Amino acid sequence: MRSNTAQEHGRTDHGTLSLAAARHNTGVPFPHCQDVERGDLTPLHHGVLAWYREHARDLPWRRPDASAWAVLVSEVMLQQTPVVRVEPAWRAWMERWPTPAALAAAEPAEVLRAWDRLGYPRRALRLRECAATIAARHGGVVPEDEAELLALPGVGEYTAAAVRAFAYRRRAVVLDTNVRRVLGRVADGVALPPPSLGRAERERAAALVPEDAETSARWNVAVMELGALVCTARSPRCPECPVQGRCAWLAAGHPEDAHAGRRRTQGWHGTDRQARGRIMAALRDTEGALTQEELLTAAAGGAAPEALDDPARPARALTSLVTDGLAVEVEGGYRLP
DNA sequence: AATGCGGGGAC
DNA sequence: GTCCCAGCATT
Repeated sequence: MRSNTAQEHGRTDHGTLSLAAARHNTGVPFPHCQDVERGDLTPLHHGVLAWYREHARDLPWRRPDASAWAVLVSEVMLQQTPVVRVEPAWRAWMERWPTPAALAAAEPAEVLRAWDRLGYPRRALRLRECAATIAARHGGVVPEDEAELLALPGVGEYTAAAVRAFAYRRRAVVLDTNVRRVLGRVADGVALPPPSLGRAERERAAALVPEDAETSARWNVAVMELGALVCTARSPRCPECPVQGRCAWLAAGHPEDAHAGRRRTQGWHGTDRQARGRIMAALRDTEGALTQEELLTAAAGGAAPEALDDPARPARALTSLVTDGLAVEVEGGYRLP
């Protein structure tokens, strides 16, 4: 398990920063004082960090006793699923499978049932594969190395950085949708970041991450939290923002999103994804197997598949679930793997 | 760079 | 109805 949670390392971002210290980040300005600031912190950093100390949510995976595995599980669940829906599922999950070895030994069907309606159930299978890899190749310890993290199923650039920062308190560039939005507004003066994450944006974010490892970890989570609670996508609460005085977007008068017309909105009703979701829900609620006819009817929302605008959709959804390993064909029908 | 992939809640 | 959410894998 992880021993370096260091949540209580704290206070490195507290207090006032002397200008002399700010200009000399190579030395130790006040070696006798533990509360002394690192030299690379700007008023922007102080504002966000102080705000976080006051307003951070008490989320279970942020507690100092949370294991690296607990952090990794939370990050995978939070990939496109809001915090309020993840929290209860995460608690039940961690109680049932506290370690990678425990999850690796679980039946995929039970994993998918526990995943319930978090969405994108392929993540549940990947997380189980991830657990198996950690158990088999990393001695049951979540790796700290970036390349090793990226090699894990379901772990991409964001999740690898998040585990390194939040579980291992390493300096990492955590760039999720919240951080991108906050930095885009404060620094670039745009309502929302561009659809794709580019090199320039990544380097700009990296330049803002404090040098000190523990402070960098707090900065990452603080900016993320600010984006989640104040600098929200829909109705930002600028009067409550600790850096409203230095926000380029606010100063410019909240200009509209330049990419507004270009963003594609993913439909839901009458889509393959809705049909897949209905099949998965039916399979989760069934111990054994369901017949193909029952599943195709479920995929059509209880109607006859032929009555749909796209009669092939139910069968296409079922086939794709089998391809993804989320359903398996057995005698007389299909069931969870 | 563009797509597909769940599901629910806010507006 | 639309939009958004601690993204990833694949093309």
